[in-house]
Amino acid sequence: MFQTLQCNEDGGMTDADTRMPRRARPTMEDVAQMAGVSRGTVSRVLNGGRHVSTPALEAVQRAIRKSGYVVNQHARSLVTQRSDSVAFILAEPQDRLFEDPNFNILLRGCTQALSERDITLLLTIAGTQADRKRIGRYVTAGHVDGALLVSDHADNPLIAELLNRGLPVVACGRPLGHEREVSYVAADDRDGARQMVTYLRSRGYRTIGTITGPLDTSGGVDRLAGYRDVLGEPDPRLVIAGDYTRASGEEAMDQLLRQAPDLDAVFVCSDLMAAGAIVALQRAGKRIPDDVAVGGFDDSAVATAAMPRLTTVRQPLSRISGEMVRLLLAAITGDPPSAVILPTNLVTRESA
Amino acid sequence: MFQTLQCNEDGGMTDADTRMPRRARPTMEDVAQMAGVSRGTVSRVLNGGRHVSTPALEAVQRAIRKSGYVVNQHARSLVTQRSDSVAFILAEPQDRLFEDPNFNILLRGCTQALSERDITLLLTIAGTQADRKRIGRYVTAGHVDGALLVSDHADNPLIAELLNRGLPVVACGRPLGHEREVSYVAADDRDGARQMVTYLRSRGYRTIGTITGPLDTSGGVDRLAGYRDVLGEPDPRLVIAGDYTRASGEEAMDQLLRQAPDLDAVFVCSDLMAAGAIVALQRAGKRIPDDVAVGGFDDSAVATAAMPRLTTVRQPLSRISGEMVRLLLAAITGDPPSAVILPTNLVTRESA
DNA sequence: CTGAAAGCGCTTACAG
DNA sequence: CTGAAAGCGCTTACAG
Repeated sequence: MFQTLQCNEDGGMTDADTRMPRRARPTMEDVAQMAGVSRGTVSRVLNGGRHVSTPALEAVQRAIRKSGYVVNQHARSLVTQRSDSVAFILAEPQDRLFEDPNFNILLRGCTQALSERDITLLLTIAGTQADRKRIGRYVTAGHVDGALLVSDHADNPLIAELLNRGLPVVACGRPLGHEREVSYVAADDRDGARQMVTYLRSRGYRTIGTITGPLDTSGGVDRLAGYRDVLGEPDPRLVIAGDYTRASGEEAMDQLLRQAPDLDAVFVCSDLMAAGAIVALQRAGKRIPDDVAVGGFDDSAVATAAMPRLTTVRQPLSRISGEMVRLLLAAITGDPPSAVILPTNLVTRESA
Repeated sequence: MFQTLQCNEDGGMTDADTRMPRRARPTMEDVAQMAGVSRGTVSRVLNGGRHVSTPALEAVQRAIRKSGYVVNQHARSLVTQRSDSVAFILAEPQDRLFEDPNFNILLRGCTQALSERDITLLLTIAGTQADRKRIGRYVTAGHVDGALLVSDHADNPLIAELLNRGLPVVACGRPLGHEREVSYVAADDRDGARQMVTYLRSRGYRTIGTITGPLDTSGGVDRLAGYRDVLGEPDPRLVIAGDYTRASGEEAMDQLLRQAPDLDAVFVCSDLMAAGAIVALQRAGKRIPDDVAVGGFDDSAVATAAMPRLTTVRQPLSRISGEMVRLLLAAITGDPPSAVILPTNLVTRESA
């Protein structure tokens, strides 16, 4: 834990002052005394000011301001049994958070929606096994009222642990293997994929490959399922899995080009991977979309930054974060799990 | 705050069960009873097991395992007056976190160093004014024992608020205007800049421009000071400030090329900006380093990913995070502020 | 509207 | 080594 307080030789008043860990914080009792009321009354004004007379209210507010009083959350949480904070658990290696703009937007949306309700969001990154253990302990130790679980892989034991501990959880995307036990919010991945592939076909492309997401995530399997819905069981040469990183998109495209040189379009299951695929295509001397058309997924900032700009599938990320927060709050009040599927739609630009 | 518990019509046992907010957590009293000892003894084994007989110790451990007991942090913190967690405050817009690999490494290093001591790190992003207010309230409300402040700008009121509240703080980089009041860890920016510019000169470059960091941060002013140490008061055409983003490096390079077409080298004060500068130079048809040499700063992953690979100044980021944690722990135990400056060194590659 | 009091779940001297 | 007890700073029925 913490280091022991070191003693030094010279001692004396000045030194002692310097070493005071921190100024003693005023307590509710102090405020009550200053305002000439009881602790109960101070508590009432802190919690909405119901059943408090105007003079008392004003005296307390004045005392709070003068003393700089801030409630002690630990004491409050001990009695309310709530912490008024929730965890945002990113079940990915830390670099993913830094590379993928989707997380950025999701995080911002959740922070926003929660802070409107005076709930703090704690960002935790569960990239390694050790992280997951530490975070599992932390969130189940009463530090948070619930958790938003983002980018969960099927083999992740974290979700089972949280559920087992009775912690309210909302997943982003379909939580493979836990669909009935936990609330989740997902974009209609399968339908989005269908729209994209149908569009590619309608534009005359015939040999359509795909770079999927990880097949242990719902985004991975559902988008591939949509591709199959339209094209039937695919030639195995035309399908290759990436991991949503830019680099994986580039590699996958290289390989696709090698195993299926006749391919004239590719549906890449994230914009970031599509940006990588574009690099590979250009290096191979392919014109986009004339030689090979590229379709993405997400409609993130990457889609419009790419050259050519990406035709892609829009995910309503800000609605997703809003719904996640709504469901989590519901779960915290004890509602049974429920799922929300939000529509996706095609956005056409120059790449296909 | 939270939504009120909604009532539904049908009621009944089953429904009530489903709606239980969460399983009642076993308390220390429960464990004590199971183990046939007193609460005090359970507490002692939880806090290191000193002064506990072997049979008692084992009985308690068994009871803990069987009951799945986890301590209630709020109760513990209420008496210990510590939360065993610290905040990592990134005083930058959220996208910066996502773009700049330095933060990534710093964050990972701090997490690591703290978790070895069983202290949790809370990541908070103080990008907007509203964020800063919310975070200021949060960290001073007793949720954390201290704060690591990263990428602080001179006009940021957060640092003053934290100090004023008596919260132990350690800054990354020299906290402009607060050098005497707060502990900080910094790389020797000025000397690093000197090394780079001296090197460029020794390679025969004569018209050396610079793209600086924001001039309200120590990295911005100190690296510029180092450049001046070697070259004297610069021609104003040769100096332009960026904001550490890749895009700002690109723009600054464009402008530098416009106002000083005779320039034959540029010292760019971060690798990420240097990567942007390279794009601008290549677009202008300049060969690197033959027409214009480029020097970076950081020696981050960006340096080796760039083409050509960057000659740069290495910052010892993992030592920086280690020292930050050490100083914060010291500040929490009441030590007066102190500063640690870590050496930087030149790393030569192909860009200069 | 308001105060006195119980209680949230822990830790830590204090006796033994 | 171990138990009984005080106390951390709050909230919330309960009386009045």
